[in-house]
Amino acid sequence: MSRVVSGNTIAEVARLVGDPARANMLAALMGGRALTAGELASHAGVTAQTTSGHLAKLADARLVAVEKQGRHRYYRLVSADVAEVLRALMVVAASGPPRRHPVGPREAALRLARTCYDHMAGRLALAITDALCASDRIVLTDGVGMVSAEGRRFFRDFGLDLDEPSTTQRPLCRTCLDWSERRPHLAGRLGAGILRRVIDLGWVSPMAGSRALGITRIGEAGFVGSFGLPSDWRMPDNAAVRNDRVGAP
Amino acid sequence: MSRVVSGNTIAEVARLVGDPARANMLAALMGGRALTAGELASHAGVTAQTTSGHLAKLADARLVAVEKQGRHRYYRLVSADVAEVLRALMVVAASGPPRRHPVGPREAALRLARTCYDHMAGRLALAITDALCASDRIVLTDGVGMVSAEGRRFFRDFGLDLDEPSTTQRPLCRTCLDWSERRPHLAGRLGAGILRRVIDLGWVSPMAGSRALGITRIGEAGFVGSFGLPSDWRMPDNAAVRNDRVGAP
DNA sequence: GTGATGTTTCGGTCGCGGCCGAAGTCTTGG
DNA sequence: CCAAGACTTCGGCCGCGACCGAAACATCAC
Repeated sequence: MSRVVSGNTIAEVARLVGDPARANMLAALMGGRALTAGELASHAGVTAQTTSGHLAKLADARLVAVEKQGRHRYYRLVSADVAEVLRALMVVAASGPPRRHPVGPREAALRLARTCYDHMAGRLALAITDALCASDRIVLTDGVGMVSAEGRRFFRDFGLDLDEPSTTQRPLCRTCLDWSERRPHLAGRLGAGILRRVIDLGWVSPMAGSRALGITRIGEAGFVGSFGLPSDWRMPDNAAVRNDRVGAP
Repeated sequence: MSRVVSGNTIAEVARLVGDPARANMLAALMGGRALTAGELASHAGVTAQTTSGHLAKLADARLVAVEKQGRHRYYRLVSADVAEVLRALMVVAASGPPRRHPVGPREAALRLARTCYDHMAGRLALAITDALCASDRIVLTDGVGMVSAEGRRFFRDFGLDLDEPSTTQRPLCRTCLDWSERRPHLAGRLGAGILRRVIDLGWVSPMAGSRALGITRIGEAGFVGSFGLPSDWRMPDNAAVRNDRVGAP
C-alpha cells in the first residue's frame, strides 16, 4: 500500500522476480492475458493471502498493473519492458547445461502451435519464421530482425500494415526463444500482428484453458500457401541439435 | 562449490541478481572489463569473505566466469545474455516515476562521453548514432538495427570490417538506453567496434579510474568530419523531453 | 437482509541467507 | 624460507521476508 515515490533499483526489481511464487505469477502473466488473483495463486502454488501480499509488492514496484472488475481483480504485466526482463531471464535460465529430458511443453498440441505472450510459438511458428526468412521477407541477424520492402508489401497484402505509426515503443521484429524447439521464433509487434491476423482469418483458434492453438487452415488456402511452408513443416526440427550449446567452458 | 547439474530457473537467476551486493558487482562488470574479487568487494561495499561467497554463487549459476591469474581472480560476465538481463532490469528500474533530479552521471565529462559496457555513451555517442542514421549508414527501428550496404563500405573505410565472420553470437547492431540522456545509443558488436577503433585512432582516451572518455580529435579530421556530426552536437538533446515517459497508467 | 465467493489485512512462526571475525590455503616478493 | 597479500572456508549471529490461520472487507446471488 505504501507508494513508491522514486524509481526502483535493479536489485529491487530482480529481488521481486527472485521469489519462486512471484516468478511463477509473472511467468503466467507472460501469456499476455490479465489473470485474477485467484488464478495467479493457483499458478504460484500458495494460498490466497500470500498471493495477495506478493501482488501488492509487484504492483507497488509497478511490475504489474491491476484492474478491478466486480469482485475480481485482474492483474497484468505493466509494460513490454517487464516482459523483456522475464524473457531475458528465461534465456539465461535456459542457457545452462541441457537437462536430460528437454523441459518444455509436454503435450503434442502445445509443441505444434501455441501462444507465447502475444505471438505464436511451436513448430508452426518456427516454420513460418523460417519461410519468411527464406523468402527474404524478413531478415534475422543475431536475434534481431527487420522487415524488407518486399516483406512490407507481403504483410500489407496479408492484412497487416507495418507502416502505420506504432503506438508503442515495442520493437517491430525480434525473436523469442521457443521453449519446446529450442530455437528462436518471430516475436515483436510483427509476431503479435501475425497471431492476431491468423486468428481473425480463422486459421487458428485458441483452445479454452490452454495456450495451445488449434490449426484449422493449413493447405494452399492457408498457412502453407500464404507463407510458403515446406511440406514437412510438422517434423521436429533437427536444427535444434545443430544449435546445441556447449557444456562447461 | 557444489556443481549445478541442470539449468537454472528464472527465479533462481533473478534471486541472485536481487541482492544489492551482488547486483552492484554485476553492474560493475557491465563495464566490460574483468575485475578482481577485491575490486568487486569495494564496489559492493562488503568484506572480502562476503564477496567470495557471492561470487561463488554467481559462478555456480554461470552468471560470471572466473579466471585465475597469479594471486588474483578475475571475474567477468559469462555472456552477452547475462548483460542483456541486467540491461533489461535497468530499463524497468529506470521506468518508475522520474526522480526529481534526473539520475545519471553527474560529472559533465561523463555526460559528454563515457564507456558503457564495451561501447560509447553520452552526448557524443548519441550524436554519432544520430548522424549514422541521418546518412542511412545504419537503420534503427524500434530499438533494433541493421547496417546498410553503404554503411558497410563506410565502416570498412573507417577500419571496421563488418563482413568478417563473427566469432560471437552477439548482435551486430542494437541500441542501449543512455543513462544521462535517456535516449538509445548504438551498441552491439558495431558499437563495440567503433569504440575500439576510435581508441586505436587516438580520438578518445579512457580516463584512469573513471568511465569517462577524453575527446582529443573533434573537428574535420576527427568525429565531426568522419561521421558528419552537426555543429551543435554538444548541446543536451531535447529529444529526451519528447521521449518522456508517461506516469501512472 | 443472509450466505457464498473473492480478496485483503493482521499477527505470529520459522527458516533461509547475508554478514562478519577468525583461521586456513595459495601465490608472490624479498 | 618466511612474511605479506589475495582469496576462501568455517562458524555463528541476526534480521528479513515468505508462509499460513484467522478474521475483516467487498461484491454478488438470492
